[in-house]
Amino acid sequence: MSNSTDMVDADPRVRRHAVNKARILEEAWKLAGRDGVAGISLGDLAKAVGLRQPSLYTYFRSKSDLYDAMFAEGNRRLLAEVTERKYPEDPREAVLVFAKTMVTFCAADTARYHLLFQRHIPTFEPSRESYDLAELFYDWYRALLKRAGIRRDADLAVLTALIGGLADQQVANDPGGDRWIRLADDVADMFLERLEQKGGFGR
Amino acid sequence: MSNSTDMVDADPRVRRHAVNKARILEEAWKLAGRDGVAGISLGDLAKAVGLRQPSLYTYFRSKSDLYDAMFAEGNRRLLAEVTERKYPEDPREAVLVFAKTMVTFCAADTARYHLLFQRHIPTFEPSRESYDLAELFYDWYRALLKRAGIRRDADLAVLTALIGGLADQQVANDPGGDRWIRLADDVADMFLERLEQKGGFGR
DNA sequence: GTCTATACATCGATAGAC
DNA sequence: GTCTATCGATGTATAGAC
Repeated sequence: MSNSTDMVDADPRVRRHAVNKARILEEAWKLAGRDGVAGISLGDLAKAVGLRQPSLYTYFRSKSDLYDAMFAEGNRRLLAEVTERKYPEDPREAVLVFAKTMVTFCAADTARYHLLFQRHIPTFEPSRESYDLAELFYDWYRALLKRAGIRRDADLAVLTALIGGLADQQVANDPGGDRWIRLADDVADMFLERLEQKGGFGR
Repeated sequence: MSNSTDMVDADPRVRRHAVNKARILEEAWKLAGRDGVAGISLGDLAKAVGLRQPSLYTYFRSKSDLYDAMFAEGNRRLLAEVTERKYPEDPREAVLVFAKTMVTFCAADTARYHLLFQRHIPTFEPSRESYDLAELFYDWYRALLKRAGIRRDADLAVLTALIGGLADQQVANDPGGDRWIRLADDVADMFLERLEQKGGFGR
């Protein structure tokens, strides 16, 4: 289970490699923020990081491999953001907090949002390992809803759509702002009230 | 106000040109459906239509011009779809019908949805004329909501986000299906009930 | 690990003959 | 209007020297 990216390695050469890789990844995110995820070129990336373009292949076996690393990192951040936060005891209140947290997370980095939740790059398919991270989040999400009594697929689908819709509007029309973030609470509350008063969706 | 694309022209050469252009556009949509809007190449398009790649420049001054024609056509279809339909007298019911119509329209053509409502192609900016078409729809949309008593910006923003969220999930997770389309009614109804019972969003 | 050099492919666009 | 030929730019990836 040893992994050079999340374990401290004694071998200084291995450590150095990991540090450089992290630096490249960081610069890749910056580029993605400027030109879009799909707009990253290895030439630009190499320049930004002070290397020649072919040297990047020491760290990533292909461009798709770079995307995969970004996808994995984004999902790790999401998982951290969402799980390491304190939630109210009341599971209903917890859902409200979660909704706002999600929209905020999406709005904080447009490129990351596109890579994680939109399928912007047709040629990129996450590796098994990276996809597992995404599923980890999804499992956690389902468990949160379950605690609030939300178990039906359709209800989960609706809440997902509501949060995604807010995030998309926020990212597209007010990047860096909070116009839709501020609405997340009301929208999630509306959703929960509906469930309580009329039961589930689509039946 | 004469326009060769929407008027029948007597000159057979002009007509022929319009017919060919329409044919190319049609093939472009097919390609977009296969490879994504951003994935269209003029080479593939020429091949699909039985021409050599440079010949396309007789019909479009640039690739961006092709996108613009597609954008305009998509908006014209949307406007037609949405305005030529019969709506219930009750403006509240009309909103429900509209919501479902929108999600259905989006789901019917993933590529069109991305071109019209997502900003997938960073290099493409709609021309003034095409953008006017999009605004025409938006005006119509606002008028519909106004009739149902929805006037505040935040409320309009929320409904837009809800519909967009459903459309996005439908397109991303069940293209060609109707899993989220079937939920549109309930979601729109939930939105309207909330307005009636608790007033507007975000205040 | 990093470099230079280069292969190789794709693609948008233009020139000019027919 | 359509063609052939070609330019020029971009961008991924590999070979091999240091």
